[in-house]
Amino acid sequence: MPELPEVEVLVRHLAPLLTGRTVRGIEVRRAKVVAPTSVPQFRQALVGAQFRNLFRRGKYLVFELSSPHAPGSLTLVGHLGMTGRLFVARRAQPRPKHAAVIFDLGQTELVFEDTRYFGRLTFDTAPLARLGPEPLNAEFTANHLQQALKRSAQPIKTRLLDQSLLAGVGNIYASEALYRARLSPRRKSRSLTGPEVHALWRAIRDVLAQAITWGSTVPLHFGRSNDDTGDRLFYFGRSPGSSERHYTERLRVYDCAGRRCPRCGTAIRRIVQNGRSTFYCPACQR
DNA sequence: CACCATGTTCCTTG
DNA sequence: CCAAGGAACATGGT
Repeated sequence: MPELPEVEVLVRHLAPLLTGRTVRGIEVRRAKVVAPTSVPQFRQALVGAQFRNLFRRGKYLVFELSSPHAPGSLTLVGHLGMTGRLFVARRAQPRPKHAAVIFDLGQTELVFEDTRYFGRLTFDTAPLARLGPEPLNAEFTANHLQQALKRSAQPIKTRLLDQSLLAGVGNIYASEALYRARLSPRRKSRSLTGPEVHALWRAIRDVLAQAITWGSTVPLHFGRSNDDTGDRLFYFGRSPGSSERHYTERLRVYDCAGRRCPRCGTAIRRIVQNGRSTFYCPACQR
């Protein structure tokens, strides 16, 4: 689920549900998720702490908590990996099979669930320091992008996935941004002209901002409904049935191999670059 | 059984 | 030293 727009939407959803809440208890079912901190250390540090602030950096969630005993604040860093989810539910709800960490918040609980367990919830802030600029902030300029690309012989698609170049673009939005900029994913980064870099810069920003506006383009059932049916999952930006169509309309090329290009009708192609799928239109992306 | 999957890190190779 | 590429991580869907 999680590239920059999905994490942004999730953070906006969670912030008001968490801010001001005190952690009454913690259950860690997968120690790996909180490593290298041990489970007892993790619990000791957080039980009694209060959520003060939550924000996003790249694909990471950053939780700031105040600790009752120690002065200063605690920073907890979350990453959803490929299949991670975070949601707040009433405490009596049945938990998903792969619930890894559960925070008891009193009436509710915060659940970190991750089928593949690639996600993390740790005190290690080092990964944040390695991130490039936020693509939607003013610090990310066309000039920054040009400088970052001008020496690389790597294909542009591969380069966009480097989080130290810019933070938050993943496999889906890399393909989508290149489609909108009409650039072939196979182009060597350093071969892009000034106007092409500028078009790509604009496409990256547009694609991410639009995805945030839509709520999310990818299924993200990170929460549960508030009504009394209890078990029904709450979907953000996509529910089973009619709005599934919205989802496919948002993504123009990703996972669309064989379908016609919305611009020119040519069949969208799937290729593999560095072991990852890339989707593009061979006719209008040069 | 085969291949595919929204990500990051570690290790090897050049 | 650096850039680039591949495997590993773990589980499930098709």
